[in-house]
Amino acid sequence: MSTPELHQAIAASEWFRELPAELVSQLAALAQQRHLADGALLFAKGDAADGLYGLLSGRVRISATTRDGRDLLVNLFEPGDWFGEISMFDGLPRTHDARAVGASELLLIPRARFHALLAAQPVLYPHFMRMLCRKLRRSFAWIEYIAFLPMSARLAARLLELAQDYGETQADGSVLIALHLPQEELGRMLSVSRQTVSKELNALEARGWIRLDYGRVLIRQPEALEALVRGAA
Amino acid sequence: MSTPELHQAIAASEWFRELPAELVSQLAALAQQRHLADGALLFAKGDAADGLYGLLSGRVRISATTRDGRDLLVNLFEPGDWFGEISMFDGLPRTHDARAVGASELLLIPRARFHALLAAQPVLYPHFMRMLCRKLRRSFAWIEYIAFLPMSARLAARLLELAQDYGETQADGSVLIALHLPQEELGRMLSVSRQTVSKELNALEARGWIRLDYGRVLIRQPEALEALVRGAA
DNA sequence: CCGACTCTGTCAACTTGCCGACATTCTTCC
DNA sequence: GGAAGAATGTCGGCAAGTTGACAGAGTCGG
Repeated sequence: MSTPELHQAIAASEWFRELPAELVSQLAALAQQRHLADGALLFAKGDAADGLYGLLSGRVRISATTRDGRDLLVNLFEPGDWFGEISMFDGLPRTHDARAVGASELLLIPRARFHALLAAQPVLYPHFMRMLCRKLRRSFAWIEYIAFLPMSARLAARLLELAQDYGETQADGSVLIALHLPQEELGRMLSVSRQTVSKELNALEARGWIRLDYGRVLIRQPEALEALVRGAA
Repeated sequence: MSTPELHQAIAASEWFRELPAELVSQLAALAQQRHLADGALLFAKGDAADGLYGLLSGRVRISATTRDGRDLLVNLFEPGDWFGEISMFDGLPRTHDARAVGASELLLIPRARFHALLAAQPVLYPHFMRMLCRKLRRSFAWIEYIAFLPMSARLAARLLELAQDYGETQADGSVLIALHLPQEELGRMLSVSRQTVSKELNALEARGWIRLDYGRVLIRQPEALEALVRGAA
């Protein structure tokens, strides 16, 4: 990828779009390009951190795994997303596993270079601070959902989040979650069995709030789901 | 409290002990002192942020609450702890409720002053970054515990954390958790009913791994608890 | 030292969600 | 178009934890 294309890709990302062109250029100059085949492991929990990653194409799946094979789907990154910053800032090992879903192109800003840039441009700090805070707030919300909400409301909340992040509005106003999203995978996001997800999704469809379509979910009445999350049975 | 005492209190805190005396003095100069009566609400989730708080004496209880009165005990701060930084960095409302447990003395570094100091001393940034990262890692660990561990292991994990944070080693090598810690309160940390906590604590005591003593817990065999957390039945 | 209050142990009935099993149904790829 | 594989629907038995109730034990302030 040529330098102007790189610049463009970084400037378009959610993380860096507010930065002055000058800084974006400096970032672009630091980046190395990497390719990952479908299913390839980018890093595992406990690995030493090599740098900050940005996704150009494909998808990266962030998850936690137990020795006995169960796993928790924490995040699914899209092109334009950056990740891996936590280990960059505290110097400690990776917090999760990262694996490519589909062939993927990534940018890597190596650790040492990134720190040099930060030292030279402390303007970047408040920027990254806000990113960390956002992740923290998301974690807190997640914990509260688990602590307070029954499974059905947690599912509704997750569907709304997915619609937010990956939604494509249809002609009739409903929102399609543009992901290959088997119920098994939804279960891994919520720490719930496939069977339970299936039952609950069908209940939601029966009420006309969503529509199911083999590995796809279409949100028809987000207000109804929001009400469910807020606790109105 | 006199200025040198303030300086001393800040320099002794876990957050700021690594800072050069120069910076500690600047922080001390910014701080206002506040008093809270037992049970008083310092701030509530959703409040606009007034500043960064440091605890001099007493205790502050951080929790999330539902409309119907259930609550989740997120954190218990001790003298020397600082908190409330998330809203300082992203400018968004408070994430949790904060309430005094026992009469408490606090330091408040007001928002505007704090930002002025940060702008003048960007050296502080990496410092606070590490704090945020630590909170994030704790949140992740918590989420994983909930997702993967049965209630008994989660209880064991929490007891070990409490021993870490509030433990006092006894003559015989066991560790007393120096908190008034009714089982109800433990339940609120784990989102589990008092009855379940009671049953499980008794099971742990029966195995000789802990000792119960009215609102107190004594850890006798931390290794056994660690094994329980790691999944060895 | 006593009464009020807090904390704890225990039970039974109930609910939620898990797990294994099995039958369908849909998609994909030759 | 026909496997083969992936995804889904559904059931019954089971395990974990909840809720409500009640009794007993411990603590603390007057």
